[in-house]
Amino acid sequence: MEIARRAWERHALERPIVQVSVKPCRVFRDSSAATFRRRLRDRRFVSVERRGKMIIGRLDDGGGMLAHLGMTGKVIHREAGVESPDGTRATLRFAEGDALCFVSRRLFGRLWAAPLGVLHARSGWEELGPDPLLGPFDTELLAAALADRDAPVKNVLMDQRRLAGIGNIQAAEALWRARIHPGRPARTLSRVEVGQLRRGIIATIEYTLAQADVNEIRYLGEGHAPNPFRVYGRAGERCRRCKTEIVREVQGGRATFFCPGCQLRRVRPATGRAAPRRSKQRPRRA
DNA sequence: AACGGAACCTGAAAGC
DNA sequence: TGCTTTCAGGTTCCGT
Repeated sequence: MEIARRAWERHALERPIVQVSVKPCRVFRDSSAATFRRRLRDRRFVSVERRGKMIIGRLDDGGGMLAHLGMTGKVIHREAGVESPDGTRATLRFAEGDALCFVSRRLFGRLWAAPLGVLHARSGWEELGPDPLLGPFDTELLAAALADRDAPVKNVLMDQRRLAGIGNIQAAEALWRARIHPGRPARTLSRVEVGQLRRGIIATIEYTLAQADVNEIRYLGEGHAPNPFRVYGRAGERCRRCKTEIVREVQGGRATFFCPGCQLRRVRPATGRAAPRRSKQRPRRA
């Protein structure tokens, strides 16, 4: 979604939209495709903001356009004369003939143009948790997001009201980097593990952004690019850290990949000198 | 309230 | 070859 936001900003900012083509479908479930057209024609974007997986482009007339791309969505720039890719639901064309295409082949995406206040109030934007890429993202914040949840830590990471922007791949990758088993109840992570997880989240997102094609995002399996991820999509391969075979399991209805060798299901036993047993109430630091 | 599972869609790839 | 099954980078609804 951050790649989509950057494409949107780079190609559309401050440029009048001279033509809007839409394909009426479920993507326009919040207001009609016709309304979408009317609100965007002859307008221009003055900013493009992302929070989690939602993007809002602010228009010069106080309106806005919200995009959520669902599972396999994209925002793609097309030069003049090049037709929009398969699954394009809206095309915003500029005076030079080039265009910005919003693709959501599976119709899980969402496109909505409305007054900015309406978008903010009724899209769920305000309910999103902190985004690791925006503002401060410290161990305290992550600990709060994971606190008091019995659900598997991977599921909690993907709960957009707790943390915004982490999806199935980034969750699996962050947990591998942090050496934490995806099935661990969120509340059982130690302070040290929360710190590892915080670094894992930041590292995997930065890595993924660095890998991504700047102009058009390629999803796993598209084109011939090799899988850039550490565990995602690598069932049966050896873990690059400990050489154990990576496993695929379904957790919360989603495919989960992890290394049973170095992602521990239980709290890591203390090493070295005898570790004192933790009492139920952990003493808080002053 | 929190949790797990099914449903919503389309299309590509694997299986038979 | 052609039909069937599986699977997919997300969210929401529904029953427990």
